[in-house]
Amino acid sequence: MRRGLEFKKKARIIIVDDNYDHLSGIKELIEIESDFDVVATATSASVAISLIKKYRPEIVLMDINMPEKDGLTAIAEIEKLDLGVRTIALTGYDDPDLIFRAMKIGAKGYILKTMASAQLIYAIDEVASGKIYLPATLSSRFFEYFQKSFKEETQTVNDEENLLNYLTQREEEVLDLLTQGITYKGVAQKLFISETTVKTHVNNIFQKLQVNDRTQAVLYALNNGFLNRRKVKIAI
Amino acid sequence: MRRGLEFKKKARIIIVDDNYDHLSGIKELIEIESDFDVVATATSASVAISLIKKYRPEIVLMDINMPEKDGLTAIAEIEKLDLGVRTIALTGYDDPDLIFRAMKIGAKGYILKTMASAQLIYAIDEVASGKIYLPATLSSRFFEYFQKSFKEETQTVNDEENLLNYLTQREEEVLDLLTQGITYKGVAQKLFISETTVKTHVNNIFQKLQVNDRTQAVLYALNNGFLNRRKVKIAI
DNA sequence: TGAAATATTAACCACATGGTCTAGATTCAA
DNA sequence: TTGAATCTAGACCATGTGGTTAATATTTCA
Repeated sequence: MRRGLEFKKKARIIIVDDNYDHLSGIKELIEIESDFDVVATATSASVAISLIKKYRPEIVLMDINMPEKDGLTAIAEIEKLDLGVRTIALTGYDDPDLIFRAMKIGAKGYILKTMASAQLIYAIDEVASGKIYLPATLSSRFFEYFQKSFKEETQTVNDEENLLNYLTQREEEVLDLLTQGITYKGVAQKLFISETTVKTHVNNIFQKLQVNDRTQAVLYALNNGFLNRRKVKIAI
Repeated sequence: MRRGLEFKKKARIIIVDDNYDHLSGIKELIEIESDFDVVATATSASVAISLIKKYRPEIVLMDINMPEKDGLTAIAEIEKLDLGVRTIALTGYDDPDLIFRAMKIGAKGYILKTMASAQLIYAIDEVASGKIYLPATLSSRFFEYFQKSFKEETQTVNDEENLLNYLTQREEEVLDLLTQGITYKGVAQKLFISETTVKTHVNNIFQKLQVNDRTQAVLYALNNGFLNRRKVKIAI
């Protein structure tokens, strides 16, 4: 009914919800209000997984209310299968942490059960057409959480308190090699200097970073933004 | 004109754009189409910063077209001032990486210059009222990029290839302490075992992780999801 | 120019670390 | 109950590591 492009193949959907009433409610809603094809339903994550392997739907509506873990890990597992299945998280909570984790593990949408049914249909439509859909209100929540996490992160790495800023360029080079687990001898060879020189640098680094050994130095470097420029990575 | 709550104080705005034509264009637009108060404009980031310190606006519209760096770092600096100024990034590019970085450093909105003027006004309105605003299309882009980053991250941590999975529980405990830069003696004391036993464990760990020393072991652990559960952190 | 910071090397020493082998105690699943 | 895995521990040895002091060359900046 509400689909924009009639010539497109009907998206096949699997719905997962541990509450059977909700499940059939959503199923009915979709069947009446849209022309998506609900090929299967499940009340548990494990059953859902095998159904997904069998039916290869385009879309999975996953309730993640169920006592915390199940819903999210189920999504993670589905993503891991790499079948091109696009999952939409469905829950009653707009907890930013939940939203964040859902998007992190690969959910292509996140809808609250309290939202208007039209929005659910719209979300499915968007996700089915390859987009990622997050309602403006949830999107806003997500970003607040996202930015807060970053702020807390970068707070610790604050210029004058960051002892890394007191290292000389050469010391940085040496530390850089230390963070790759290279020995004195190795560093000496790479930098074309004697092993003793390396030792001197390393000792100076230890003093400046106020640590006692290379492991602690490496840890300090890693925890305080060293090499943040090179390796663009997200690790939560 | 378009403000919803007339009793609210007019949001004060500073506009920053190195192109003077754009600058006055946007200024005019805002003055005509909305009742926000453009208290100042600037054509460079450094000038903008001092103006912001002086006028303490609620909103800053920051063009980040200017040769890459300037716009984004300016936003970062503004955030660092912690004056409660809310910055909206304004640019011609919908490059996901740009969007991602802008949101990362604390932009409260991101608008394309090609978007309808009404959308700019709406964005300012939303941001002025404390929300974070990202148009659906850009939001979608952001999430694709966001998820891609994560996928690349987690791909390397893949079960059987992750040598960490072959460690025994005791070995994990020992490695855990190693990742805190603790010596044999320290580990022995913490685990109430002899120093020799620790050495044995450590040697087994080295063999299983195929490394030669503690630094490399720690690096392997950190790069392969060890202790990912404890420390919830974002490091880009 | 002259002081300060930085980069380089040496020598000496104590100790931590890593490699290897052996071996008893315990636990756990076949 | 027997074998496998794990945890424990000791001995031996070579080498890497960290602490200290001192000295020279180079660079940088006031």
